[in-house]
Amino acid sequence: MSEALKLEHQICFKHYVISKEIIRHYKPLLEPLGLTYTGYIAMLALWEQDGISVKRLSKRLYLDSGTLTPLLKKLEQQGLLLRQRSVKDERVVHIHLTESGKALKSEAERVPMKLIESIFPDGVDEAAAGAHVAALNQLMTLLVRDR
Amino acid sequence: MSEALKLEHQICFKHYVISKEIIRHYKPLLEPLGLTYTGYIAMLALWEQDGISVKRLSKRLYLDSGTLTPLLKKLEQQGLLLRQRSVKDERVVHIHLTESGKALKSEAERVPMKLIESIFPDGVDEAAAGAHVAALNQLMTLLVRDR
DNA sequence: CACAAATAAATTGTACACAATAAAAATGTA
DNA sequence: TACATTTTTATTGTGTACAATTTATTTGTG
Repeated sequence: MSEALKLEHQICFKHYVISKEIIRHYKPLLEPLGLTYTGYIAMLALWEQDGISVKRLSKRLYLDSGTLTPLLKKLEQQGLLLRQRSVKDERVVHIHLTESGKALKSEAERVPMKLIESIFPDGVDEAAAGAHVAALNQLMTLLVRDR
Repeated sequence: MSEALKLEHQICFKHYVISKEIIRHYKPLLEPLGLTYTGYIAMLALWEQDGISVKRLSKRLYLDSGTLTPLLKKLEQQGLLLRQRSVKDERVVHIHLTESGKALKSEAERVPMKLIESIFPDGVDEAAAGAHVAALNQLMTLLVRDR
């Protein structure tokens, strides 16, 4: 068997599984907030930049309008945000958090720490984690360079 | 703004984006083989272990029957494999590659190298890559420990 | 100004992905 | 042997994702 085709060696497969497994660990933490993982990262972006356009949100989350439009409509239904078409440029839709959407942030405050505890119950090797993040950043830069 | 909730710091988000972006790089390489990414990893597993059961494939790919059953039916339609219910234990379905499915392996032989070239056109730092894979393996072990 | 080109969202169609449940078969145990 | 439990796969329902197309609007250019 050619080594190259062994599943064990597929670097993408590892990221793919890791990503799905971390999302699985998020699920019980996000459920009390009424958020899915995708909804959570959208809210993270909006807590940083309220009033952002769908276009800018799309670039930030690496999700296209086909994914975002239904997601944002659902979050609007939940009362977390408002989708408002710009008066200056009617092609653009800005996403504004409601008071409820802003308030949810404080409830989310402990999610990152809880997630870390869920994944690393025996604590984190800070040096190793730092190196890992650096490697991820470098890889991500390469991957998205022509987007 | 609390640092912990910044999108930039979400480790999962990086894996999630990286995974999707690598799959995007795979797409043009897999299209000539008539495979999606999910179909590709299924075929990788089957080229290693022909005749494997759906259950074992599920464990290997970290995908459940709700994902695998329709995928395997589609690959069967494409003539790459046969789904055969076991005679010894009729609950079990074994997946057997057809000649066409086996033959596809040689066409896939260059995919891994082409993917690396697509992502790292300036070459790979082997030492850094090795460290990265080690970190991924460690993280994956932690993530799937209670599955 | 007229109109081609570009831009931003939304829509449509296809392909996952998982939770929950169902169905069928095998296993364990009184 | 009866029958509850477990195991394996399939099904249903919900929620992403993305490619391709459409629609509406704005920008660029002669």
